[in-house]
Amino acid sequence: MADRISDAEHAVMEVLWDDSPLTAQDVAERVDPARGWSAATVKTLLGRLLAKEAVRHEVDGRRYLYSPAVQREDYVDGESRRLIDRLFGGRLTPLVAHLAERDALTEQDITEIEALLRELKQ
Amino acid sequence: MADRISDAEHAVMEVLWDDSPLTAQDVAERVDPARGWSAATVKTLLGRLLAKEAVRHEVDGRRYLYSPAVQREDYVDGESRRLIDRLFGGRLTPLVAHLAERDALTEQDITEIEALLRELKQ
DNA sequence: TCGTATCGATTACGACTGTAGTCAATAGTC
DNA sequence: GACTATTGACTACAGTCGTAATCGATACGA
Repeated sequence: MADRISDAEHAVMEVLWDDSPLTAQDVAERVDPARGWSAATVKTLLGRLLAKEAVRHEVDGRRYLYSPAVQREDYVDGESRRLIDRLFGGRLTPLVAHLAERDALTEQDITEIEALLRELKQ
Repeated sequence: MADRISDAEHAVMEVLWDDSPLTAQDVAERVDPARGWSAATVKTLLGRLLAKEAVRHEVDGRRYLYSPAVQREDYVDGESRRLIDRLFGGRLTPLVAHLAERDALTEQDITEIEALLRELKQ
């Protein structure tokens, strides 16, 4: 059930999170063109996602309408925690510190995050 | 050269980042015991990391002394950006917001990050 | 000097991935 | 009713990964 979603599969999930239910063809049309996938590839990925129970399908005549069975929020949460656990001892502060050191934070980022945290405190 | 470091390989890199140079046996002894790896497995991983040029070796008699060829900082940076690009449109604020919503931030986290950001601003 | 322990290299092998072609069924068209 | 386009299912196939056994060379101890 909770098999890991691969990178290519994730690209398909993004399409379905954006809008669903969709037919396989719809998905193929909307998936990131940079991937350059054939329709067959998208169908394979949808099949694998079904097997992993990451998407579900309802039957519509001779075809399927696909919808996510996993919430984006949950996926994002899992992936984020994985990274933070694996590389930063499970704590967010070192990640922020790392990005700061790497000059990966703009003035705007800093201001936004400060505002966010300020809100959290009340 | 810059092939991606797999999950199992990463566990080996952590050992070498912590201390190096080390023999294969040293690495095998220090690698996370939770993995339950045989010495042979560690040797395979070291071989693959050599091929990927993520570690280098100097010859010491009949054996190798392994050292990282990739800095932990760089690896961490790559992985962090990957995640943030893939899931948060390349911006840190949504990640922090996500974790906040998920109650994944403690009082202490918030205070720490605020302090960190305050420093950055001067 | 002879055996033995040790080391890196090579080989193994099933699972998963990325990418896609083929096939059998069928819905819809003429 | 026959033909065709479409759809999901199945098959393919090379590359990577996790996990490990085996092999040939060699340093070292007896």
